Amino acid sequence: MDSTLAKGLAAIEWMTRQQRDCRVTDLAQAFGMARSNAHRTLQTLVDCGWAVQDPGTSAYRPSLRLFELGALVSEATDMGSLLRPHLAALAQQTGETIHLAVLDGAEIVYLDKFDSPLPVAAYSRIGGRAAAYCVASGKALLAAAAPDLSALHERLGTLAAHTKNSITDFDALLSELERTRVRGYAENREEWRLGVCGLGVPVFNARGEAVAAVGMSVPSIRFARTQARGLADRLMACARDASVTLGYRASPVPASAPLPASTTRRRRLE
Amino acid sequence: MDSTLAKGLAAIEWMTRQQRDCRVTDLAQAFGMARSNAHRTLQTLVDCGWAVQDPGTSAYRPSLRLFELGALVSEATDMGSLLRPHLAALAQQTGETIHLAVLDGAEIVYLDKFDSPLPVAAYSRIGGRAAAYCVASGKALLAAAAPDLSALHERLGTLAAHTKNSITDFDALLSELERTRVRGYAENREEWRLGVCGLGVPVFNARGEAVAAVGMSVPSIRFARTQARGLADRLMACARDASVTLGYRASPVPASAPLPASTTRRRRLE
DNA sequence: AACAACGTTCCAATATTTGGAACATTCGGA
DNA sequence: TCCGAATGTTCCAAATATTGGAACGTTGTT
Repeated sequence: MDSTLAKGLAAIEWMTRQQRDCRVTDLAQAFGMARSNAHRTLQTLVDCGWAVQDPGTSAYRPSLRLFELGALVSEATDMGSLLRPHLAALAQQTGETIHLAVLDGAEIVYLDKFDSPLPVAAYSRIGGRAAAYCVASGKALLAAAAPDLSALHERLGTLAAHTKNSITDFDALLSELERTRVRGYAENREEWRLGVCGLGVPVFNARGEAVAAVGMSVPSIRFARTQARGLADRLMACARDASVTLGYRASPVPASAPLPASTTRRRRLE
Repeated sequence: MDSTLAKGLAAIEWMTRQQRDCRVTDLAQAFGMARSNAHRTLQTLVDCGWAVQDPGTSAYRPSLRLFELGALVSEATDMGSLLRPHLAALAQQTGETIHLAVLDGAEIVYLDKFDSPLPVAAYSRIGGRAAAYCVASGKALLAAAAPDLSALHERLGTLAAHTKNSITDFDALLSELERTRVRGYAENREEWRLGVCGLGVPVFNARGEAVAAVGMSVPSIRFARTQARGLADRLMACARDASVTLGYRASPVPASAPLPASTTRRRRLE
């Protein structure tokens, strides 16, 4: 393991998460290394174009290189630009907060977001993360992807309670995912943040893989069951359109071996 | 300069720009290093969470870490989320492609974008770059920022012709920027891509600095002068609203020394 | 079955990084 | 205004990590 590389990566990550200019001494203290070392590390980042140094204060901050490369990460690029119009339409139809998320280990990452014009307690940020089993987008992806139980168990580990509503029992989660499959959409009832509910539906690519989920965050006050069904219908329609945009065919069945209609319908979430 | 760090940064950048999974041998060949070296570099990236390795093919690709950190880069974060509603509204009003850009050296970087529902030849991508003096957003920012000529000259260097319409003479560019200032918006008449015109207006923060620009890309066919003025008016209104969102006050003049109205108006772009 | 290509592991020679000391500069208080 | 503390930067020898080549195991092809 290249420790110098690890040091530099940790440095730029730390610097980025600081969300403010950082100085040589800060970095040296944070990582317990000599000032000369911290200085050379930062200079290397500048030389490579990953950081910029304020000429006046000699403080360092990450350059736009990170943003540029981040936008290039394939999952983000392709889907982000292709699906954005669908999200925008849904956001306008419903007036709720809409986001696009992908699965990354036991978490989901928000790729894109449209904020509701109404003031919401819903908190999410592009590039932000949430525990997959606690939010609707995550449940939708887990339900769609889950091939075998041991893999799912290993992926998630222990289910921590992020709110009093969080599902912390693995078997309860399995039931919830099954319910999600048959229902066609996933729900989150204040399991990640109190006061915030959500709905989620997976989006499939041309190979029939669930590569992303469209999610909707709704303040619990507006989230009555009667409304939920209507919103879920719009959400599922949006996800279906999005899947088609990615090349998914509603019945990805070889012509040589047609399947019964019921199976075809279920494949949407499997 | 930490050469190991530089090597690792170059590796992940190369890997990201490849836009496809890459293998040990690929990296070794691309950088002329031993396979064992390439292997250890990639493993370090994986250990640090910057790359993932496909268990089946043992191929590597950048992880979402890059996307996550990219989204955190302050200029992108703060403004991106704050200004997005303004962009969305403008996109809906006009039906044209709208983007948000910032200046980075001699280039602009697109922070956010709303595509026109109409099919356009306009090509831009979030995270993408364009020569500042060739596009409307860039001109708007140069016109708003330009304090002294030598700094501007040094920033831009030689003006290459990206199309036959590109401005390649520095004095001509100065005139264009002055015209931009008095007019209140910048124009691009197929100076970056043939067939694509554009309009741009700067957005100011609370300190009165031009921190970003709202731009509009329009196919040259739809870009008649009569239309341009109407679109520019909407664009300027959007940029004004966006500036207010960032805390800018239309007349950032000390109460102790009020200025004539004409000066106040000009300050919008100075 | 032999072969080629590739990922991975190991190792000693090599080249790099490291921390401390020293210097320059800035800043704040006496 | 002068001093002292804090900080950015440079330099260097000691310590350490990195490097490329060789070898091994695996996969897929001829």
